[in-house]
Amino acid sequence: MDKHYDAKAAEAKWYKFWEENGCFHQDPDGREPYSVVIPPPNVTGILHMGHALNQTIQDILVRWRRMQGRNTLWLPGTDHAGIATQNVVEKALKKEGKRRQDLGREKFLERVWEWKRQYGGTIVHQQRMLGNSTDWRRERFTFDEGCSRAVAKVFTQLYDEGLVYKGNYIVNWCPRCGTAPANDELEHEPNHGHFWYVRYPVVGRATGVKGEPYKDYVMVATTRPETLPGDTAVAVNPKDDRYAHLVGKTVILPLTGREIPVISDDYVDREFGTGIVKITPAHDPNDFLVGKRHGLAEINIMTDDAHMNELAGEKYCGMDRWECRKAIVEDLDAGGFLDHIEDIDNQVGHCYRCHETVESRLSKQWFVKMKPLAEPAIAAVKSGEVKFVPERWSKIYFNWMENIQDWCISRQLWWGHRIPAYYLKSDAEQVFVAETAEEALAKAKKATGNAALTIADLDQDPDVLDTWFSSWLWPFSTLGWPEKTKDLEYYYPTTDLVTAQDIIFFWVARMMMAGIHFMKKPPFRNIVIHGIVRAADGSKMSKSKGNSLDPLELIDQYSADALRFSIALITSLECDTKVNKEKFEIGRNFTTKIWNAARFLLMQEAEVEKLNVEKLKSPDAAAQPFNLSTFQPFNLSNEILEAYRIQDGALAVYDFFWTQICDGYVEYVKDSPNKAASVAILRDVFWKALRLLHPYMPFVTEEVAHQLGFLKEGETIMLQEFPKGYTDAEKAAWGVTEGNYEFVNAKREAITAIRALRAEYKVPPATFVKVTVATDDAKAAAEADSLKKAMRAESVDFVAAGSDLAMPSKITKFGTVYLSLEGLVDKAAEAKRIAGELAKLAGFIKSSEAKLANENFVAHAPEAVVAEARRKLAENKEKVAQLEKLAKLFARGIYKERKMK
RNA sequence: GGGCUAUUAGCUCAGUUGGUUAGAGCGCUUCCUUGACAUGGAAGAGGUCAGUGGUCCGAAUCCACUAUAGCCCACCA
Repeated sequence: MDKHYDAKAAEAKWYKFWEENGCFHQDPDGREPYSVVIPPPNVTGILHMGHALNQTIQDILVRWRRMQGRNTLWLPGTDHAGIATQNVVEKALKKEGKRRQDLGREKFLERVWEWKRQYGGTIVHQQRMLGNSTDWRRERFTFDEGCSRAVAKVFTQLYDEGLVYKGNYIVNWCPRCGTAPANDELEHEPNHGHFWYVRYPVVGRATGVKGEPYKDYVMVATTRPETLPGDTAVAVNPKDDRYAHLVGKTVILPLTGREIPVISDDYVDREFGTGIVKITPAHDPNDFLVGKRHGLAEINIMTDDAHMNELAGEKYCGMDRWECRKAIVEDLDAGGFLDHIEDIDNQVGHCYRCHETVESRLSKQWFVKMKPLAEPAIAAVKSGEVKFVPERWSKIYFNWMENIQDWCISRQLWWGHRIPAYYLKSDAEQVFVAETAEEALAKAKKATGNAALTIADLDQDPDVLDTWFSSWLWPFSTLGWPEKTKDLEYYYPTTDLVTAQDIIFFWVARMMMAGIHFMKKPPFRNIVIHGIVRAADGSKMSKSKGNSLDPLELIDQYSADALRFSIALITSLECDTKVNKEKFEIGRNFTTKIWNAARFLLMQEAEVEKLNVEKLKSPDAAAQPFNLSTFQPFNLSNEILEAYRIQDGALAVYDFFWTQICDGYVEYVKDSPNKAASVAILRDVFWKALRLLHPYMPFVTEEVAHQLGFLKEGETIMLQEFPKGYTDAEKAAWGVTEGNYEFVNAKREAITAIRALRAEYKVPPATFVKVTVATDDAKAAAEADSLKKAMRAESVDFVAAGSDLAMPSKITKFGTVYLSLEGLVDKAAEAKRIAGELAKLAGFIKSSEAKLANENFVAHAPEAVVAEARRKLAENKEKVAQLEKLAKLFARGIYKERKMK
């Protein structure tokens, strides 16, 4: 075995082996399935820390379940990411001086597919670096043939059920991209804007005179004066006494002379602005709703590229919106309508893609009615059929689901699933929705009674569907739906879904709805929500801030195992994870530790090579400092992972391997009286530990398992059984009993106690000391030699238990160990230290006594707790007695060793 | 405005249904290069568990309020 572990070589070698040998792939059989679908990353994406966290958690669960013997599927794939991908290709086109319109739809789409073939594999190759055990043979793409078929079927079915409709709606509109970004795709940015206070003269109470302020008017504050020509009312709060008399009156819309009503609506905030709002239903989402409630007209005064149209008035028609704002403000001022201007800081929505200020625009869009879909999805979580882990996320889920809005699913893009709606060229009002053009044609023929219609007589809707419209089908479209495949039957519903909190709404909730609606069963049983990876200062990682860590760089520097293990160890499902580079050293160091422990085992085995196996079962084999029955990690790992406590699991195996095996047992093996037996046990424990560690650190465990000969060529640790605790039979075979364990453990405790005493009294390591042990254990005396060595003692004497020696001591299960300090310490300093120690102990004793004096404590607390409290009290009292004696001796300066017996 | 969460060691965080003198990693102090490992080993310092009040024999844990921080949704015309 090489002195140093070559992670890069091992990781490349083993991943290739696993993938080529189909270790990630299983087919439906009679076993219990365990299935997970990966949250598909954008095909344009590159691997970031969020993926690393998300996928590490999944891979740990998947590898663990696979080793448990479950038929395991982890299905990978990518998302076609409509706007992001289109954007990438458009940017490339721009370099050639072209726009997508220059190519035309068909040619452009060819370009995108070409881009996908060339670069779309980036992230899936990067995922392999992490060691993901995803079944690449089943890799899917949201825009592949099968997923596209599912999308068309779903759209058609929902349409037939009346759950998809086309409606007038106010949507966000990016005038530059010509798209309708969803609310969640907007970036709200602080804006230093203005409040223009505009007077709307009240009809019948005054007339305006040019150049003079109006006397009777209502004053409206607006940040968007350019939308004024679209106003169809002004509104006040119904509870606002100041303006109650105005409701029902009519005011004149400045610059237009149009008369518009004063209405009252709860939407208006009395405290904000003047308490009077202009209502522009075609250009503001809230105004749109107000307009609907009051039956107001919707006057669209803008074109798609944010220029004013003829309805804005002759003067403004053709102006850009900002130009128009300027012109209108000037005209309002000139006309005496502008009262004053105020600075105001507000938030303005920007297109996340091109950063253009987003406009609210009235348009025809396709929608999904969400309420009927949401109801069963709420019920499935309420009933416990589907569980959130941690449970509290269900509250957020309910909150959103219960206030759900219809989902605008049409997008004015080219890259995506085209809406399967076809219009008659001769009459665009007639729409036929069908999975294919042929079926639509058939429907059209039937509806019109015109058998001569051809496909050329139909226009397909130019828009495509929101990316989420394919993602929400992911758990079943990837398994073959709408075909009734074996995979679908066997692996659906999937077991766990692992994702971050930020897509509970967009993705998780919608998958719930689609799964229940189309499959009649929720798509997964458990929704595991983890936090977001943040930079060390708690801010979001972003490239622009330069505070992001690149997982590929970390893999390069520390290894994939190191990255995975560190992530598992520092990540709590409960909250976000703050990371910095140093944290990944934990995993790197652990990898090294495992490697070195393996080398130690091989060296020890070389030493005992000639000893035969039979010796293991000799009584000596019993004297091992391990109680195999209380080998916690073996028993606990399954329980911990059942509860998705990844961090606890990582900590448990880490502590077990490092503290128990390396710091404890390995040190013992070095001086073991029966090395052959100890090494054999170490080998057995090591093999179990490797399997325990494998889900966290797949590569180093595989490599070490082969180096140590646990596996033959062609075998893999991936498919070995996940270890359980030692059985009684195994323990009997090792000759391990509780009593032996207790004794050896006590001995170790004694050694630790002497080390501590030496440190307390600052005894240099080179100085050999005299040790006395007060014990009645007959076996103890036989250990004098090994104790001497471990304690760096000149001599180890044994006296009867209870013997009272005025020397520094520690109480252990082995007995009381005394350290002779003759001529070794500064007496004055020591007296002071002892005084401090006594004060501390007095506090403990006082609280312990109070506790034990409390009848209720004795009556109610668990027996073990009470017993332990008693034991501690007695022990502390004993300690105090000893310290007091010692203190006296120090104080008198006559400390001197007195041997009893 | 609506919803959710957090506050424990210098830092990042554990602490499962209330129950031993509240733990880990990093950092810090002292010591150690005797062949598994200095990416290491041994020992140690460091916390009135944000505050106040309550329930209980017993509270970091449950309840109420306060303070501070953060997240999500909606959003100021």
